[in-house]
Amino acid sequence: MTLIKSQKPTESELEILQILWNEQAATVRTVHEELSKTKDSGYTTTLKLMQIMFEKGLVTRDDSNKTHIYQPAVSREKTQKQFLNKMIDTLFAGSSANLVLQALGGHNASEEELEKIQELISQLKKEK
Amino acid sequence: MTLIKSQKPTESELEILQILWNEQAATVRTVHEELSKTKDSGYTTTLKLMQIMFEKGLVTRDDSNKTHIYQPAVSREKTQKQFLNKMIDTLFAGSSANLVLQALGGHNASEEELEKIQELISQLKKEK
DNA sequence: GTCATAATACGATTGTTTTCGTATGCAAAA
DNA sequence: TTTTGCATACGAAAACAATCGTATTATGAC
Repeated sequence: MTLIKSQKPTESELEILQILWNEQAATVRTVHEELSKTKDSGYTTTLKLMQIMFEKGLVTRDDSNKTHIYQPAVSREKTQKQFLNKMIDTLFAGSSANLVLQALGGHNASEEELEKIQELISQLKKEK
Repeated sequence: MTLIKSQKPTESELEILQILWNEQAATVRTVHEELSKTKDSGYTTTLKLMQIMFEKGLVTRDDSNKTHIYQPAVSREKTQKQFLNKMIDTLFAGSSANLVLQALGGHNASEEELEKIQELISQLKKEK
């Protein structure tokens, strides 16, 4: 059995995945237009990146039509976890709570969101 | 007035910063030895990296002696925030609460830590 | 003073990521 | 049918990161 190492997306690839996760499926043009709002690189750059992502298995694509349609092949959750763990390791001395405190400290979480977090914590504490 | 753009540390630079933050100050040799526990690259590689970090302003150094002594020039907190924000942006659709939920969901936070987080949240809610 | 040791400096190589230019194909408008 | 406009494919340059080899220098031991 061949184990395919799940490649860690690069910075640019993450930006593209972000868009695909939101849209579910999209063409290179759509992704590029969305991307253009925050950075300026050419269309073929986006195209090339998405082709590379396809080769890496980060996205799938439907090429039955001339204009290909791309979809994410890795889940948002799995990817989030992957980066979160890395970050907790190299930047928060292994403590997820440290990270949480720092993230919440930088304000900007709504009241409802805080509620949600509280609920989760209560539940976690029960499980102990 | 010249604005000096605070460079984002690279992966390897973060590993070095991590050590400097813990030790407060250290020589290249010390850093290298610590680094060797988890990766194997040569001494001059570490040296070169630290020289580059000095040029970038990520560390300061005392070169009054032959053996230079390095110290971090950026704070752990500021750097954590920098990466956290980047991550919330490109991976959590701008919602810090999302990140928190995901981080806590992946278990491994002690009861005391959960308490601490709860306290912080209560306080944040009061401030609203 | 000479030698051995350990440090810095720095150029060059290698690897990876990002960027773009150009070729080519297809389909709809003229 | 010809032209025009979008598409993809793909090679190669540019930018960035990591690694190492070699030269040089300072210092303490002999």
